Amino acid sequence: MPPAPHSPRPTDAELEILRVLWTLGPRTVRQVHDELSQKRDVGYTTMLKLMQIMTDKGLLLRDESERSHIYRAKQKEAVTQKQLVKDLVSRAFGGSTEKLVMQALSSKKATAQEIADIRQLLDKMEGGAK
Amino acid sequence: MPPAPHSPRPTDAELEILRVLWTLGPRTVRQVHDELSQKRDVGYTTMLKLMQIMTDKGLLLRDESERSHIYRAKQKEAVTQKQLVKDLVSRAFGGSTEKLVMQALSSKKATAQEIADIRQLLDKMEGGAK
DNA sequence: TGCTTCTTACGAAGATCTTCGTACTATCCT
DNA sequence: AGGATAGTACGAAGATCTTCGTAAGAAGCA
Repeated sequence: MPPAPHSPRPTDAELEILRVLWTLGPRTVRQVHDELSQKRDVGYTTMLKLMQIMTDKGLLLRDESERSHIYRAKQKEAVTQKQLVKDLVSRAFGGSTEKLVMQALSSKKATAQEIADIRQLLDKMEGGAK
Repeated sequence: MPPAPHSPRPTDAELEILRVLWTLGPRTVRQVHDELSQKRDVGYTTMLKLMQIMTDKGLLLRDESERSHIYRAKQKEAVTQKQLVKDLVSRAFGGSTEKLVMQALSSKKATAQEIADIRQLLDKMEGGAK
């Protein structure tokens, strides 16, 4: 089956799997299952089915050269994160990224280091945007 | 029926309705439908059913004193936005709000005014966190 | 070889989301 | 009063998501 033409946002279960693959790198179903079943009670074939579906959808790529297929995320973590943020901005913040940022920052105590990092990013943006 | 005990994140269709109620204030099904059908082709009873379900779930409050019931969002916009951001941070950013903020900022050109606003917020945070 | 284990493939059930048709009731207008 | 209009309630269909059982093939081992 050819992959789906467009890509809707990954579901919760799909995102959970993507995070494992981003963090640990390409993995078999067995390995992903071992990882996730530490956190949550989930069957092996459930994981298999999900990863097969994700491959059909074009979210994952599969290396079938070995008996145990090896899966990896098609998109880099940052790309998917960017899509998810964009999606949330448009659905919940009327398209205003700034509102989301303000909301995110105000609902959390950041460390001095984190604040400094963000400042630095703002500096760079201001410089470049000029 | 009593409202649901906890509140999972609102679905896409639900969030769309919430945004209308936040922006325009309490409204009847008719009014919400008139608003949303400008953007999207959707039936009146679909809207009605959704808003009834949302009331059961505890997302909306309903004033039944008039023939046309008047609905309003139970939670303020900022509260729901905060929950949505928190949810995305935990599902896609490993719990790091800072990563989400950096991702959001770097994927968008902000105006000088917006950057200044964010700086001001950072100032306030630094002051308060001290 | 023959038994056990691991893996993929597949079907289907149950849950939730979105949609709308239909029925019923209240209100309005002539 | 009586037909037209507008509203609510409800059931159910179709889509998607998540789950798992079962079957069948491949690999390992006694």
